[in-house]
Amino acid sequence: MKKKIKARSVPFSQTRSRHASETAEDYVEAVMDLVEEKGECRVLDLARYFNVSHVTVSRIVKRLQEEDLLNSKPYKPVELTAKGSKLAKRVKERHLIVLAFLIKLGVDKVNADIDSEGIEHHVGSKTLAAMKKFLK
Amino acid sequence: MKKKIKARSVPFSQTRSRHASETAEDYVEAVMDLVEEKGECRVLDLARYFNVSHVTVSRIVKRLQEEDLLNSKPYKPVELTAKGSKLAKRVKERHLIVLAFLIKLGVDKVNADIDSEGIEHHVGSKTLAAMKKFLK
DNA sequence: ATATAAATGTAGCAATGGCTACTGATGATG
DNA sequence: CATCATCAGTAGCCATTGCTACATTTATAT
Repeated sequence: MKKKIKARSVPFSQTRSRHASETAEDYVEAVMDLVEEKGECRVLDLARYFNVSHVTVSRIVKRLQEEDLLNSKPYKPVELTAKGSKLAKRVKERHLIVLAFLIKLGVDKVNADIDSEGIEHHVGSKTLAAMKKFLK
Repeated sequence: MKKKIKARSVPFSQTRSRHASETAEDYVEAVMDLVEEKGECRVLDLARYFNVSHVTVSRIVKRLQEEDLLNSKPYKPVELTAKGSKLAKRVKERHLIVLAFLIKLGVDKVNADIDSEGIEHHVGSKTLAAMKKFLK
């Protein structure tokens, strides 16, 4: 007796591109935060923020530049494009909702901070709406 | 005025290994499910389940074998080791809690299914406990 | 102005997870 | 038992995200 294997709702064939999108979301959000905090965002600021080498950052910045999310000229600060800024705002808002949600759920600040950063990328619009409703 | 950049609580230097761990969790859970469903779990069952080629599966199975999570001899079914089984049970339980949580929160089944699979990997013990409490 | 420090860039390697194309094993069926 | 379909392995390619080591640019300080 052979049963048909049910494929996952979110095909894993997209794993790599999904990871790349998560990286993009993390970076635009970080750039927005860092610009707000410090006035500008340098490659090394991002490297410290993400705890990776500046090499990793500059390669990713290059890619996100090709995706029209970031702007940066050699040895200059990293900036958000209009598209990047729009994405960053969406991501930041979602992040804050998830964070507030976890806290309201009873999770301590430290763990809410940690988990919200991982969870945020996987919260679809329906789940986000449910979290918002819960917050009210 | 230079401010210190606060490093993330979950260092991103671990991004790659974190992804690898998520893969491990997904695979042991899938093997457990497929064995339960069909009596045995073949490479192709996993390929269909994850919507990837059998090549990708067999490479990952090989790695997880080296990590003592899976057992498999060439052209034979994939099985969980004791360690893999233990992990699978933990992961499955967490997954079910997250799923039930989202549904109780008001998310429809389809979206709860999708989001729970992404979210589960990022739910720490504190958040999981909060979800359990909410379910009661 | 020049030396030095700090910030970026480049070269080149590894691990992970995608793929196609091809090869080899296993198991059913006539 | 021979054939054929299915299943699994291998070779070899690409993209992403890590890294170290080294080169280059920019900023600072004497």
